[in-house]
Amino acid sequence: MERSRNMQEDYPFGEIENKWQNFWDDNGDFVTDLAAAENPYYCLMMFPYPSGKLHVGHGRNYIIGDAVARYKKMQGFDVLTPMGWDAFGLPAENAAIKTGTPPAEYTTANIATMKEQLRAWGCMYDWEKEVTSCMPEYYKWTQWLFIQFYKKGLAYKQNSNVNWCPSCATVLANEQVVDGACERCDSEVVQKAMEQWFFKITEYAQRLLDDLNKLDGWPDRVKTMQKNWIGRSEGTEVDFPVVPREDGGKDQIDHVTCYTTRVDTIFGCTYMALAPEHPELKNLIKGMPNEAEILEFIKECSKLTNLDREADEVEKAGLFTGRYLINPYNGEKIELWVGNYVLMYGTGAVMAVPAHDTRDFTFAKKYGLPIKLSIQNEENSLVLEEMKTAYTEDGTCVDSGEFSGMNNREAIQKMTAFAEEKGFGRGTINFRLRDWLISRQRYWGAPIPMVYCADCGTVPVNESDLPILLPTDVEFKAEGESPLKGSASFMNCACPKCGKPAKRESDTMDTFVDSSWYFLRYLSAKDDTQAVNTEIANKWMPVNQYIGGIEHAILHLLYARFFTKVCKDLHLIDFDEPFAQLFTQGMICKKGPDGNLYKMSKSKGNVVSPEELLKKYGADTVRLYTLFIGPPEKEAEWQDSGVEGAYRFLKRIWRRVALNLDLLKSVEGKQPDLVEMADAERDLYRKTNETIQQITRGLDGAFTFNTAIAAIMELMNAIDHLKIADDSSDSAKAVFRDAIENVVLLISPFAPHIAEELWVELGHEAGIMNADWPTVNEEALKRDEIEMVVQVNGKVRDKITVSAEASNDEIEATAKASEKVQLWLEGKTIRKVIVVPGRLVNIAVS
RNA sequence: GGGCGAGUGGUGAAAUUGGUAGACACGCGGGAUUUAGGUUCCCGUGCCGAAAGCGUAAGGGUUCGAGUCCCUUCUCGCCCA
Repeated sequence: MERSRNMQEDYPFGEIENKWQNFWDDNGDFVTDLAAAENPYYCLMMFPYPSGKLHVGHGRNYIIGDAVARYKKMQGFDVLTPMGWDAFGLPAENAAIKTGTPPAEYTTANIATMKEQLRAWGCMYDWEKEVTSCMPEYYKWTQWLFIQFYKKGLAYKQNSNVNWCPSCATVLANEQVVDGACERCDSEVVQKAMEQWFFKITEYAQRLLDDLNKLDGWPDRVKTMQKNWIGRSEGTEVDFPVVPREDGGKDQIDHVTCYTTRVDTIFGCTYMALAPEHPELKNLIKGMPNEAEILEFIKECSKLTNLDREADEVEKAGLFTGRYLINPYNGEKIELWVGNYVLMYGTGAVMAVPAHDTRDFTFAKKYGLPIKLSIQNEENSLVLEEMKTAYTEDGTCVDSGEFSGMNNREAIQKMTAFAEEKGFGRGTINFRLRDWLISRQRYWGAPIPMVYCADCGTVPVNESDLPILLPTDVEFKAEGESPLKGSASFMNCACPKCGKPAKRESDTMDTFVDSSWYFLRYLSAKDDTQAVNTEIANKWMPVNQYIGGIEHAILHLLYARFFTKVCKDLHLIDFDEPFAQLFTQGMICKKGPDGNLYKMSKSKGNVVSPEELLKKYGADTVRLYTLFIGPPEKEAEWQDSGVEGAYRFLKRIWRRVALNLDLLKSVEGKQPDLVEMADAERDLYRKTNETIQQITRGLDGAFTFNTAIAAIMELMNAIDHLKIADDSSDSAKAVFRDAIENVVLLISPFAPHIAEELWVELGHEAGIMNADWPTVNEEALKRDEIEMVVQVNGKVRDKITVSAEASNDEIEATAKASEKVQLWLEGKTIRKVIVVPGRLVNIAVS
């Protein structure tokens, strides 16, 4: 084949990638005019923590996002793709402790590196909207929002038992404790009593639950996880009167309240168990014979985490307190116990029904406590003496006074109403969700803008004094006190109310606070007069497409939803859900040195750095492989050999254009004409349009990048099938050119650099992202003849070709006429013939 | 223990949602080009075979027809306990 003089045959990825990245920057193709945009599309990727360097596993998020942004841009949307940095956090501070590098310096350097990496990947952003959560311009407004929360009563300080990570030397939110260990460093989390700041997320629990129903564009998996996390349960609180002490001593309370979701079983209640931390426990046992023993037991329990205590492996243990209560439903006297399996959530007391609760059953058997049946199953076959486990299913109430014979679900309603009427109980709704603990005893976070004054108490900083800047005269040490406490310049201030000397709050905010509203700040990134520009936010939000890792299904996404709702209530915005569509991509894994598959991470020693790959194959290859590796929502295993395949394919496209450039140019402007086409040309033309249709459908519904790329590969195979040469007809050349142009357009969101270069080589204006996404020519899809499969008893026996307009009868006749089919029909009786037009004929014989 | 999801060639995976299982790619085998290696280009590649047959974790069911729907069992993953 002839080689074109002005285009080299080898795919010069390095050269063209550099060239087009500069072009996109210079042209400002990704800078969006928020006010002027008519057709807004907000494409958001979770902003990264600037940890140092990105590996190819991280890349998946940005590559998917960039592909979506470019695709939507070609469809005519005004696409906003901002990027920023979740820049507060422990690693920077730990680095400071280790090396002495100030966190700000460390963070800035990492940001520069990662920004360069993103650019080298061809991921382009509207950097004019960049936000960095550790910069005063940003955290000023994080602090401002804190004050608004405080004024609304949504931020409060309380002494409570908190999760403490000894290694990170800070408290953790419930959400940051995974299997009893610190999410970040895996150290065992211990309980510690401290004064802490909380956000009252529980006040929004019901709305956070209800509005999940609005999120049609979210994966069910994530919605289920959030639902479970919020954990709404309806139940009943029942007051059990305390039987007075035999010694005539006085108690401070006359009843113990417990919470249950199964009040229908209360006639089977044979004892009550209190949590070791129950606030009244110590009073109730004062002076009792085994007081010392119980106090020792309480001490032992406090060493265990809540998780240990709930786990099946830990032996259920408890002690009788010597005290008794009265079951208000039947007047029975029951024993009061303390049990290690009872947690100080809610009332911290559980009524124990051994017959109908697994844990109570085990406990009762162990300590020889009585068991009473109060629910009977449908077959009426439950016999107490024969029960090996608790019966926890539904059934009919028995031995339950006036409620006997009632369906147990109905009894829950009736018995709750009864308690309310008599005044010893009430229906309540409980949530598993706890308030969000946001205090951190660390330096590298947004200072909580509060002041403690001897006269005025706890006072918020004046908004005009924001931001409260992080001091630089601090010493970084890994101890349980905020480094801020050591900075006199920071700690000493004047009370905002009375002006007298006062002390600042030394805690900083959980970094999840920063990331709970960054998507709003992108929309007014440079506005130093307000946190959120209401008009712009209402125009651009909710985010059309949010893309990030599944690991944020609960934490970040729940907090962001909470913040959005509060911002709405503060009249900053008009919407109450931040993300219309959510896509959670799977993690990239790779075999570690031990041969096992792990998610790519430094600690497992299985990271693949992009630098080498970019040098060897270029960004387009890495992008194409990342998208081709498998369904994007699933985990995928990185295989170096797969990269070769992507590279080979791009080289092939390049060569097809380079070797045929003159031929392609000779028909520039000539549209393919169905009338002129020979059969082979028509086949390719149809394939081109089928490919457009398939890819467009795929990208609109889900993110089926892997099959989209496979479809482009198929189209390339079809292109090569039409052996084009200089002496081919103009019609053939036009079809060829049309197919090639569509390959270039279709691949441009995935491999934008090569697409830009080839687009220009084909004679178009630079800037393929501003070209129109191809549309389908319906005429091209039509077929004169269709190939159909003929089955006999469900087994494929032959293929027939029939006219596209053929009737079912004609198809059936053609099928029966097939020689191969007749061999299988011989000597048989045809029972039934099924014709599925366009697909197959199935002849059932016997 | 409960909930959800998954299990398809040597490998990553497709399958218009009940209609030709294995598209596309990796790997592998064969051939051509090349001094050679690499590149590139053809051809082959689920299993067993001469054919018939068998094949989507295992077993059963519905159907003309099941990877897809239903039931039972096993394994793995995630979330909640």
